[in-house]
Amino acid sequence: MLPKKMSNREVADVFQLVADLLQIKGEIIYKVLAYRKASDSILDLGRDINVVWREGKLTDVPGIGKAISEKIDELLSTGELQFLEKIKKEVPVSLAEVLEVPDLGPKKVALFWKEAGISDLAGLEAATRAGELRSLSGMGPKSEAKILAGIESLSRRTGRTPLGLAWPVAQEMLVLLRDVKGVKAAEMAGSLRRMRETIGDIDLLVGAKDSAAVTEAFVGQPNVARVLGKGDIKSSIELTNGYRAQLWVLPPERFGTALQYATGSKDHNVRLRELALKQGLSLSDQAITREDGTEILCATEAEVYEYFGLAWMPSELREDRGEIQAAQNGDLPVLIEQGQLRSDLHTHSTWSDGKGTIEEMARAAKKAGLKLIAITDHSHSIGVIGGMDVKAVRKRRKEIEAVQEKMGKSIRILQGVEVEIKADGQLDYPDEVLAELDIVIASLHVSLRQPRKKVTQRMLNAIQNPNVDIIGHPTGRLVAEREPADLDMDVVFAAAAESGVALEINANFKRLDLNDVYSRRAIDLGIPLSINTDAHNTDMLGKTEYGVATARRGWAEQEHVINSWQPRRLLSWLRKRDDRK
DNA sequence: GCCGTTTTCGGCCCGACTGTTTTCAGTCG
Repeated sequence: MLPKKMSNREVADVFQLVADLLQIKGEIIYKVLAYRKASDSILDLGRDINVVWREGKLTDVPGIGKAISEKIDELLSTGELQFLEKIKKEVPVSLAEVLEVPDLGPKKVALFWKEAGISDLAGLEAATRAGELRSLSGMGPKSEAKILAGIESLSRRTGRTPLGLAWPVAQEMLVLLRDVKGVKAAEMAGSLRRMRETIGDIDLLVGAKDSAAVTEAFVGQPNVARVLGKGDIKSSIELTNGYRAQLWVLPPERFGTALQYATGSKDHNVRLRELALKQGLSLSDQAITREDGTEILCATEAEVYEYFGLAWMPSELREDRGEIQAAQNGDLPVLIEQGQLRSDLHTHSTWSDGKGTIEEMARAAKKAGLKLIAITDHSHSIGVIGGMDVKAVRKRRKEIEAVQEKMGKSIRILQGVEVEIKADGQLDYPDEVLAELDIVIASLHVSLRQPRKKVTQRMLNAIQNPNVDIIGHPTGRLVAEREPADLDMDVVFAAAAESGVALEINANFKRLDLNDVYSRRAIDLGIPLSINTDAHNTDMLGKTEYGVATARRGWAEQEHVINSWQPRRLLSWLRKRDDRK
């Protein structure tokens, strides 16, 4: 029997486990890091690892060399990895969960295991409560308390936080910090500033001469559950909602290097440091240092990059995905900006499950600065949420026309639908109904868990239908909640490139679908993108910042995003698609 | 284990913070 097909995540998880166990075992750290790097690479691949494997291109993936590619080969062809089974015999696999406890690293875990026979979380908690760890070297009452608090916070933790939840919290903290006397600059850093779809901790950076007042303001916020650490430069807190935040305070004249450093990503910084070393310089969060020890201070980030002969680059690009080379060659992309969006092509009204009438939505769109809005209510198979039958589509036409007449040229309102790609692959309206509409989005909502072949074929039916203009939230994933449908994305992208259909970047922070990696691939293949809110009420109109951030992380320029075009050009694009019918 | 416009061997970021230490080890980012 063939082994069950493994997803990128499952393969990545295997190598994380290998890294964890090797680290506890005491393997040299660089070998451990190599497995972690390979794991991250697989997760960030943007392609199905099985396809890359079949093509024999595994070693083209950064961080995957001979040894790991052979292990992937074994894993994908047999579903097992003898190397892992062998380590499991030496190191209890349940120690990996102990490693998850904050402030416990491989050394401590190994110590507890070898000296106190602890092999899992339950054992750790029991031994800690019984005071059995106190006698071990390096252990004391505070460490005990930390372990118990760590186990508790682990049980509360839900993994990474969606960007859209963390951002407003961080924004509020910045407002508070900027208000402290002596603060010259305060910015977000880390994955938050790079606008990753999920973030670990909230990282903040302040430029001020005196750190004490800033630190006090930070740890003294009303929503702080506990202070995890407090020093002159760094302090960190856990909030009552479980989020963690950390703050760096540096003299304003060193703010640039510190912000660059704290923004990361780690891989981007490693790359930049390599560049520095080649020029006989070393780069730290404090300064650029010459070989003779003299420091060059940078108050701004631009000065840091300029010193190495690079243009400043937007934080969304800093993932070591070729941005430093692009900066060296002077061909960094000119990224799309939120203010350039002129249309919203995916919105709902009271004709399906929206909360606003067509007129309310149109007025809100106008207020948000848009020149065009497509009302794209659901089709009828989505019965539970009041999708429109064919009769309703035609009735709604008259209302849209009436609102258009009333509002005149101030905003263009398109007749649209979000037609369901049904479980059998058929679209929810006959072609002649779809042909009557200005714009058609096709989306998957049901039966997302169908086998790859079936769900991919459904998507192809939609992409190849000449009436379909945009594929809505293509993979169906929900950030940190639901895995994407098991689509063969190579096939989907190829078909989209062929048909000229646009792929959506759904801007809802719970979707961000396409994600950044897929967006970049779409651009490389010449597939147009569309950043839409999927607004179900007037408040959601204009809330595109996370969608734009995702596009920027995918290196999108204005040209690539159809709803940043002037309405005239967009309408012409839609008409040309009509000519294909 | 990976990688290569100083390379196929020898690097791979390093500094802050904490708790236990009496000068340092472990963790984290």
